[in-house]
Amino acid sequence: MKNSKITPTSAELEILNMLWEKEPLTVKDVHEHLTETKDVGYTTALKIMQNMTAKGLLRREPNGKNHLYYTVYRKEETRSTLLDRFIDSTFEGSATSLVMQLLGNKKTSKKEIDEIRKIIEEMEKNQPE
Amino acid sequence: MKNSKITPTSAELEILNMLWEKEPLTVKDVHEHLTETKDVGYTTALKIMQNMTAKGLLRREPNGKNHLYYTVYRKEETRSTLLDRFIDSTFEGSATSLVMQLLGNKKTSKKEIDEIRKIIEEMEKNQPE
DNA sequence: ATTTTTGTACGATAAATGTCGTAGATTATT
DNA sequence: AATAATCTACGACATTTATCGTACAAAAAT
Repeated sequence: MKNSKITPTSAELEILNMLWEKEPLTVKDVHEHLTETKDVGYTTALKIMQNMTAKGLLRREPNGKNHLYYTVYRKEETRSTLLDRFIDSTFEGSATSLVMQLLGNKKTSKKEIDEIRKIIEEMEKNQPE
Repeated sequence: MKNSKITPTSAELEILNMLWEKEPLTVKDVHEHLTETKDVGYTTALKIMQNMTAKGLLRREPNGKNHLYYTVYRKEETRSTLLDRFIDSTFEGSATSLVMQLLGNKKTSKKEIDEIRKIIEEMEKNQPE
């Protein structure tokens, strides 16, 4: 059950997504990114990142006056864990239901539906049995 | 923004899933279902359902001594809202990323992957352009 | 008509989250 | 060296969630 610890909240995920994109980052970096889209104080960002470090989602290293923050779990691993959990809670464990919902969802663009089809087609080519 | 109110927690979703299956239900019904899988007190189930009613996720009607509980939002509507939110927070808004993750996920069974392919194939037949 | 059972209401509690303010330390500036 | 700027640490606080215990009301059983 190594992954049972991965339980970021949505605020935490926002920070994780930044870090996966370009780690390591300082609190200042993260705070600057965050303020582009919402109004949040520096100490709030700091606190969230401290919480995340305490939970084991991040690790940090001293860097002169400040710290550099690194993720602990890889993106795919984290997303996989969260996806499983989401399917269990929201779709009663059925990935198929999720996909049906997704394809029927008006907010999923036609372009995306096409992309998804292509992915599936590719997969079929690569493992035809 | 009619749907911005739909924010059930996972405990609440478990109850919603029961209700969508067979509504209306009493607190007792729900409690009995819940105790099949976990150890939870009657008043806990009651309180969660009261919270849900206060939030507008459920509505209830007197039924002699007890109450009958009904869902307010349909299953598809709720799941759609939650799926959108999940894609935004966990997959940075990309449904395609989600599907790729899903199909690459070891915990998604081959049987399910096959089912998903069939769904996509059906969709292609029905709207070939 | 008491008593027991059953259900609801209400309040308490503990943990987690997101939000800051303030204080202290370290670095940079003058 | 004194002052200003920058970060971190720490604690406070409100909100939400999940969890019950207890008390009360109504119905059922004796």
